[in-house]
Amino acid sequence: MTADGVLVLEGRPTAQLIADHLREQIVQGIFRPGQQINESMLAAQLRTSRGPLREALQRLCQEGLLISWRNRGVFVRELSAEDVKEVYFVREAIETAAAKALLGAGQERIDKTCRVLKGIVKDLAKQVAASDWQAIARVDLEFHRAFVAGAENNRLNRIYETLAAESRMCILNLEVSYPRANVLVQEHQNILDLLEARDREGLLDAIAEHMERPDGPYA
Amino acid sequence: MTADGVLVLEGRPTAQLIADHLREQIVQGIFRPGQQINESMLAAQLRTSRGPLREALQRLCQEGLLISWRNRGVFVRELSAEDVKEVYFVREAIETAAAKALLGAGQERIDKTCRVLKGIVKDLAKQVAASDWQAIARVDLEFHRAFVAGAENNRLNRIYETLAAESRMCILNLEVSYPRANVLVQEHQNILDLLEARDREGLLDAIAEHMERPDGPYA
DNA sequence: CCCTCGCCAACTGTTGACAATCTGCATTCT
DNA sequence: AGAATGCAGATTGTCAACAGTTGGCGAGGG
Repeated sequence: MTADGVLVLEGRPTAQLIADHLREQIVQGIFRPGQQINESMLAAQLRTSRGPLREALQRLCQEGLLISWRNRGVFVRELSAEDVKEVYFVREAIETAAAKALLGAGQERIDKTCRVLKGIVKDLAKQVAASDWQAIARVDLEFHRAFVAGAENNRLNRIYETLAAESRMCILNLEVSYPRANVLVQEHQNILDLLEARDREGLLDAIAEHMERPDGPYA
Repeated sequence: MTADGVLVLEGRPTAQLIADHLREQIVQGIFRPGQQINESMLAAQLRTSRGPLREALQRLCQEGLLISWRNRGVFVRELSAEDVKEVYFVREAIETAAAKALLGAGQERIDKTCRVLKGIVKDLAKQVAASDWQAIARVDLEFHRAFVAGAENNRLNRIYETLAAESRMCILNLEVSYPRANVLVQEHQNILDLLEARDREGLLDAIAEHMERPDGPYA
């Protein structure tokens, strides 16, 4: 049931639904890097046929999460150290752009975004207290995604969605534990405060620092 | 025949080949915005079947050049004024990031990139002299693509590829003629000069100005 | 005249089968 | 023994047919 009161049965294209499902599975590490995706087997699991599944796989290939070798199949992308650097470099660029857009968008949007971010920071603190690393990674990225979403730029969001997925793959597969978990909450709170204060220079510096930390990126 | 002397018959996946072909057709305006893609007809034209074609279409949907409505088909995306703003905003962000990466990458990469850009500017001047607007749009974007390519960041390049395609759609479909064509050559030459001089601030400003021109973006 | 209902053609969504290719292993030759 | 060859199984690439949905068109009723 939508907001209009209209029931739309599976309104989105099947390939997109399957792709979203698989993306989630990939970032959760259910498919390991380098692992081949067996089309027949996976299609059977998903109660569909190879056609729609292959269409979904092509979407994820275009996104860069999977890689396709002709006559060999599609495989979960393995992220090299170079890839990790790339992801965090581009994430910084996108978040910086989002910050600029957000600051130029008026108080209302900033307030709205801050309200969302506050809730996420609170959630983050809870997960840090519980030392649930998987959840910390998820909530951490949820913060950044919400931040970028504040820019209300569809292309920025779409791009960041993929980068966030790749980041989760990094965290999961490089098995990087979060160093100094309490600093993590502090840093996100800092970004939030700077946004609320509309401190342009401070915010841009904080984002750059957050992404280029000397002890290596982690989220 | 590859550089290794090995003949690889169609090494790339079919869906990718078809997607690349269609992307080119779309930016050339052979498919009009809002137009439906008839799968059977197009598959027949390409001497293939609907299966591989649909996989290619899904790639372009993921890219955002096409849009898929369930049980209705896929259509060429129509770009609103808001979309155009988004594209140019993100392009500025990506080019800015590329400039930063390039400046921090050492003289060798900068020189190599400048050599490429010089050739493109020369080509641009030629097309401007000939007043071939279609070619001007192509070469203009070739300049920016080469600029971003200098950063040697695969994700940056991939993202920019889509943005460049969308830009060409804008130019073609909004039928925006290039204002002040000679200034066009001058501006690109300026960016090139600033890069060669490693003038960080000047380069970043020039990029921002180039993308945020008051008379509206054009390429 | 306008609205509604039901039919029809066209198209998309899905499936199962067939063809082509690759990988691994056993066999054979040097 | 080591390398090359041929075979077998599995998997991907491709296709054509079938099923389901949509939107338009015309007949019929208010």
